[in-house]
Amino acid sequence: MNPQQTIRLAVIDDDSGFVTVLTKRTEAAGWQQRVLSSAIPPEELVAMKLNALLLDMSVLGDEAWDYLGRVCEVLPDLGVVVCTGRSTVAQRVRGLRLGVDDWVGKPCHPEEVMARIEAVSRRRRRSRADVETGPLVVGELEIRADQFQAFVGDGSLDLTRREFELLQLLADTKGQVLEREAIYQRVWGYAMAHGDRSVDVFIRKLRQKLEKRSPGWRYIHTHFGVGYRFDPEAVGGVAPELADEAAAGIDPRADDSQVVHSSFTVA
Amino acid sequence: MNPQQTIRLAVIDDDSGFVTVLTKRTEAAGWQQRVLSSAIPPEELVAMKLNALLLDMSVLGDEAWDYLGRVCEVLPDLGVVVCTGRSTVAQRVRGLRLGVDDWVGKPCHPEEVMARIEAVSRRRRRSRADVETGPLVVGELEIRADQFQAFVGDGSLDLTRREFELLQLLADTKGQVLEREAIYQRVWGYAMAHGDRSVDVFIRKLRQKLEKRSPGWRYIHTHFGVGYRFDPEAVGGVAPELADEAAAGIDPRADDSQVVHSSFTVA
DNA sequence: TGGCCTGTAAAAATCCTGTGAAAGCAGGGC
DNA sequence: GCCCTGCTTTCACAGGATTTTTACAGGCCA
Repeated sequence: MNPQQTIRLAVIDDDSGFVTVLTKRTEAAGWQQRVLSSAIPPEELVAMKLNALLLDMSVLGDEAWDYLGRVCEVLPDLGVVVCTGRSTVAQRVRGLRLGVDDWVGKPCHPEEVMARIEAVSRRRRRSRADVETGPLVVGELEIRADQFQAFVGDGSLDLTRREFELLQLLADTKGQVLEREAIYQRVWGYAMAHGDRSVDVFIRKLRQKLEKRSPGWRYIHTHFGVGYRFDPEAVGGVAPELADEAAAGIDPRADDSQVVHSSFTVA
Repeated sequence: MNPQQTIRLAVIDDDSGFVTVLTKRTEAAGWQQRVLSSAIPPEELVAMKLNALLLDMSVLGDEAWDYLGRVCEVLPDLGVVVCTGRSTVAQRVRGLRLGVDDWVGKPCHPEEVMARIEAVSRRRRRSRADVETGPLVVGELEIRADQFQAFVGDGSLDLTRREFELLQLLADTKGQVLEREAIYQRVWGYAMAHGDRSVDVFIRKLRQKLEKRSPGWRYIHTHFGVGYRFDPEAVGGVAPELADEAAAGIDPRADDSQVVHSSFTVA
């Protein structure tokens, strides 16, 4: 249904003939592409916000496996396709198990390589394709994706970009408990380092700004040892229609009772 | 999170030599596999709750492309790998654009096919998170993986993370007796030290919380000298010991209202 | 009855989260 | 280029919650 969402691709290959032919086609298809003739650190790949990476093992030299491993670990959502000269079954299996998504032998047809890159990128985007719906309203909040900002009434929360993305993710998954690793993965775009507290810090900032503009509501709930859950709840006398529920205590399934979403009704 | 989750695979192929060799390996790897020698309607594939489908174009005959298209449309989350005899670039591209995730030519090494299926399932799983399995219902209990929590009716059991994981393991293996070492291994993730009583302690906590929310049911059974078994049983009739509580001012009718009403089973 | 095993309770140790603030970065204006 | 500003990341610590350890009582089986 959404046919040709543009793909951001990096190519690590020094085979200029192949790259030239490929580039002609990717450009025709409207892909954004960056060609590198040698490996660059995974951290820089992060900054490029890629959908996919195409690489030839031969330009990596001795570091190849190590490099592949690191890339796949740091960027678990990046589609990685190896396109390289001859290889043994064992090598291909090793690569795939390491996290590579597809492995093609050279020589190969650029159209097939593109089709494989598309296939690899396809799954990832299906889930976030539908964010472009109108403003999302939860509790007293109004989240406007087009403005990268949230409002209560007319007042902006003054969210920074990351704060906004975090809030949007939480609101999109309302009612679900998200683990820190998952949050980090989806907001920051790469794997969370062990012991990183960024998520906690941003949760606090969000809570502060939410509290400032919308006191009387509680939005973000902590699940000890697990993560966070977004669920707007009116607290204390201020909110008319839901005050009784708030008084009844915190119910993790509160969204069932508050939000009208067609679900199975049991007599 | 869950590193080596077992893969549910269906194979549509009539090349008995290949299938035999492959099956030997998938079984060794602990995969659940079903072999079909001809196509079956996509609707039936749905019911099989597969992670991946491996198929040979040649057994599909004229319907092949049509069938592929329908499968990919009906089951967008299914990993589809084609493993077939010779094919042209155009065919492969067509398949991949149609929704196939990977296309391998025969002859090929079963290990590589498995690695590719793993790669495809890995990607699929990542994008779909864990919304997959609906809540598990046992006895009066409702276990929600997405909430890391269990409920009776609307009341949360207030399980901590470990308590929840233990309960989930037990419920998943309902009816089986699990030894402490096995439980520890699977919940804690590493080997249990000799003399460690953690499992017993957590079983007790679980029993307490289960009893509190769901009196009138017995869930965890002790097998002396062996381990524990999870099996929900409604405990019959009137509980005599409740007499004291009644005297102490607790309304005995509370039981009636709690016990009866929730026992729908979800297929 | 004796020798394990299990249930139970509570103390001790560990881990987790909230929080404030400093340090590190990136971008814009001069 | 340099400084300023605002944003992000890192650090350290306090207060709690959870997990682990320990101890003892009671039960199961030979």
